[in-house]
Amino acid sequence: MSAPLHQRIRANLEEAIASGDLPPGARIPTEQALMADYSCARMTVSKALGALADAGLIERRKGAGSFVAQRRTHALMLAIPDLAAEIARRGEAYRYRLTRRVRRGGQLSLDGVHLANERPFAIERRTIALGVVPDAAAVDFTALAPGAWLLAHVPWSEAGVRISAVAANAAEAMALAVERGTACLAIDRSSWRGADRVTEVRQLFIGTGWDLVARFGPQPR
Amino acid sequence: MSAPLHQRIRANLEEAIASGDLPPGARIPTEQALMADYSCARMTVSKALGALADAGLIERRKGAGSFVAQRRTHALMLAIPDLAAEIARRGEAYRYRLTRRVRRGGQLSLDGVHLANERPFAIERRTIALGVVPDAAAVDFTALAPGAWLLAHVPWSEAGVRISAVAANAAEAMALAVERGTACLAIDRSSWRGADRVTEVRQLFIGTGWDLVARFGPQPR
DNA sequence: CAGTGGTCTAGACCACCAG
DNA sequence: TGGTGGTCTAGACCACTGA
Repeated sequence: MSAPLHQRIRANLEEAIASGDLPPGARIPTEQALMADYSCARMTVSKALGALADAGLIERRKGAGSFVAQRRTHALMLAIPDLAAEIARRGEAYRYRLTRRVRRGGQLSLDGVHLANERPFAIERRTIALGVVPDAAAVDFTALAPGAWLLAHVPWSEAGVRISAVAANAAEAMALAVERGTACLAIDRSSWRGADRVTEVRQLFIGTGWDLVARFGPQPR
Repeated sequence: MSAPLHQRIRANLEEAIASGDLPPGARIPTEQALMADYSCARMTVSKALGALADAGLIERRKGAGSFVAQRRTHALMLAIPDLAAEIARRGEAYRYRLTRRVRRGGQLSLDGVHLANERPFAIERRTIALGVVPDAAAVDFTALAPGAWLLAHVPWSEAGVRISAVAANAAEAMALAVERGTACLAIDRSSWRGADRVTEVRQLFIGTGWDLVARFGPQPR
């Protein structure tokens, strides 16, 4: 019944924005005005407005005021799932199988297949920088998915992702047990620790068998 | 040179987490300890820790303490671009062309093509709920992309997205001027205002000609 | 110039968790 | 029961904006 006051203030403003009462570009009541409306301290309304600004719903300008953000693009929160957890959630048995392991220079290259109920649903080609992750050289990746190991053992600071659609070539089609030319979802990721690339991976999912789903709210930038 | 103190606190902790000094599950210094470390008030460290919690880097538990979050999945902030702006950014001329308009029941159905330098790069099939957006019935969408119009005129609260890879069928291939079976990136979106669906759209991009890219940091959930 | 948001302080009460 | 985070107050100084 009694959510924190700053949450109620935030929710009320979100409602006003979503309903169109406060259209994009409209001025939001000043902190002073909101203090009076809700009979509360400035820190409280500041927390509410700060959260809206973080969410991208409003834009705050020192000396000028707070305004409803223009809707330019939609920003979307995509959860790149842990494959094992995702398969388990579907009630299927997950297994990873290594198909190729090459060490060349400072790079460890790994090809592998992700299986659900012994049926391949994704393949991946990965390189790991041994200069950044020397421990990886000693790990047995024949049945352990390198992504899971890296996630648990290697801190990383940021990453980049590219999502595209490709037609499976002959080798990929064979590994995935589909016909050549089948549309697949390709996810390319590279993870960095500071200026060093930790790992780079390309995962190929059978197009119709794997979706990325998300829900999200409005967000500019 | 002197960022706000709460940002410095946050940055220092992020660094410690990214470097592995504070591994997942590790306990973060209490607010009291951080107050002493930085000789500041509790609200200041609270703001820093709150931001880290919002970002999903740490988990805070009343009465227990703050802990580095386990890395479960990567969450990814994906910007669904405004097509016109994206094309303009590439230095190409954007144009939208309507190919079909049908009004049936309370639904307005629109098919259209997005062109870059007069070359099709995406097609879309959209329905708009006229019960929620009656104004749309009077809009001339022959050259105006409905997405842009909706973005500017209709408030919405949330949406869902599904990304998948599909092979273009005969009609889609013709509209996109590619061969039948070409791998395409499909983005299905539905937008809601409260409990009412505002619009539903399926956009098909030529797989190799369109990528979704993003950069992101670690984030659980 | 007056008004705005950005930051920060030094308190306070509470709900919750662990030992 | 003592320590934790969640919330809130009533001030304050500053940088910036707009008229």
